[in-house]
Amino acid sequence: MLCFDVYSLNLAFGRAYKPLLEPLGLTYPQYLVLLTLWAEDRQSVGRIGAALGLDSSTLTPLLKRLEAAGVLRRHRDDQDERRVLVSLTEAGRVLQQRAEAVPATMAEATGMTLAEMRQMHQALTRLRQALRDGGMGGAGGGDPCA
Amino acid sequence: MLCFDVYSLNLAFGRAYKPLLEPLGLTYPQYLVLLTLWAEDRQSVGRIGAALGLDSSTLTPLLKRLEAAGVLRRHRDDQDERRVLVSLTEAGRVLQQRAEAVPATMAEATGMTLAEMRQMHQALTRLRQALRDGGMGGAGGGDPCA
DNA sequence: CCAAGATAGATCGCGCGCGATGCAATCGCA
DNA sequence: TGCGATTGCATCGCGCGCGATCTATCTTGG
Repeated sequence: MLCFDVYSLNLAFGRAYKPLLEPLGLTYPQYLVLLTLWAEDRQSVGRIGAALGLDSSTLTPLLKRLEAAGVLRRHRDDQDERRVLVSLTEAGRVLQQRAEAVPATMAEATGMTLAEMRQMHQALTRLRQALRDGGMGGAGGGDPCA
Repeated sequence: MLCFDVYSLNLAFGRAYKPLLEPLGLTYPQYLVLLTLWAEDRQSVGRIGAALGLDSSTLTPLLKRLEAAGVLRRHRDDQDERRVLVSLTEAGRVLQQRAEAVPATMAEATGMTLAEMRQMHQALTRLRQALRDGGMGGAGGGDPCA
C-alpha cells in the first residue's frame, strides 16, 4: 500500500501547509516554486520545471498568477528569445522573510528527529529514482500496493 | 525537504501507474476508489471518503464518471435517504480481474524488498498521523522541509 | 544562406482536491 | 409532536498536473 501511503501523506502535507501559507497568499506548489527561486534567482521556466518535475503547461499559469500577485517578474531572455526568465521582485524577497518560520514549524509538526528525517529523505529519494528509472530495479518483493 | 520528497514521489507514483491504468480506462484516484470497493462492496460515499481521506465534493464527480463508465452504480439508501450507496456492477468486478497484476507490477517497479516496504509503510503512516494530529508530536529536529 | 528539425513556452481540455455553500433527510430535545 | 441542529451529499469556483497541440526561436545540414 506504499502508493496509497504516499498519496495520502501528500494530501496530509498539503493540509498541514495550508494554515501556514494561506496568510502569505501562497498555495503549496507556489511555495515550492518560490523556494527554488529563493535558492537561485533568475531561472528559466524549464529549469524550475526540471527542479520540481513539472511541465511548462503547469508552470506557466502558476507563474502568471505569481506575477499578477507581484512577487516575481517574467521576461524573455535576451540571449535566447525562446526562454522566459523568472526573477523575484522586492515583494518576493520580502515574502521570503515572512516565510522564514515555515520550515521549522513543519519540522516540528512531523514529530521526527533530524536523523529520522534524513533517513526517510534517503529512502524516499531512492524510491523516486527507482520509479523514474522505469521500474525493475532491485530485489522486488511481493505485493506492496494493494 | 521531506515535504518535497513526498510531493515529488506522489507525482512519480502517478506517472508509474498511468501506463498500467490507462488500458483499463482508470485514473489513479479512480483506481483507489475501486480498491476500496473491491475490498468491500456497497459502501456509502462518506465511508469511501473516510477511507481515502477525500470529501464528497471530490468523490461525487469521480463516482459519477465511474458510473457513466458502467463500473459501478449509485443509489439512495432505503434506511437513510441522505446516504448514497455505491455498488460494483458486473463490469466493475471484471475490471478487478483485469487489474489483478497491477499491484505486483508496481511492487517490482519500486525495487524494494518486502521488509523495506513494510518498514516504509510504518514510517509513512506514523508521519501521516503526526501531521493529522495537528503537529507537535515528538522530538522535532531542525529544518527538514526547505 | 536557407530549409528541416529541434527546443522553449504557451494554450487547451480534462480530472482531481478542496473550501464554501446549498439542500434534503434525520436526529434530538423540550 | 414540532422545530432547530446535525448529517450526507451535491454544486460551484479555483488551482494544480498533464497529455496534446501550437507558435516562435534557435540550430544544423546541404
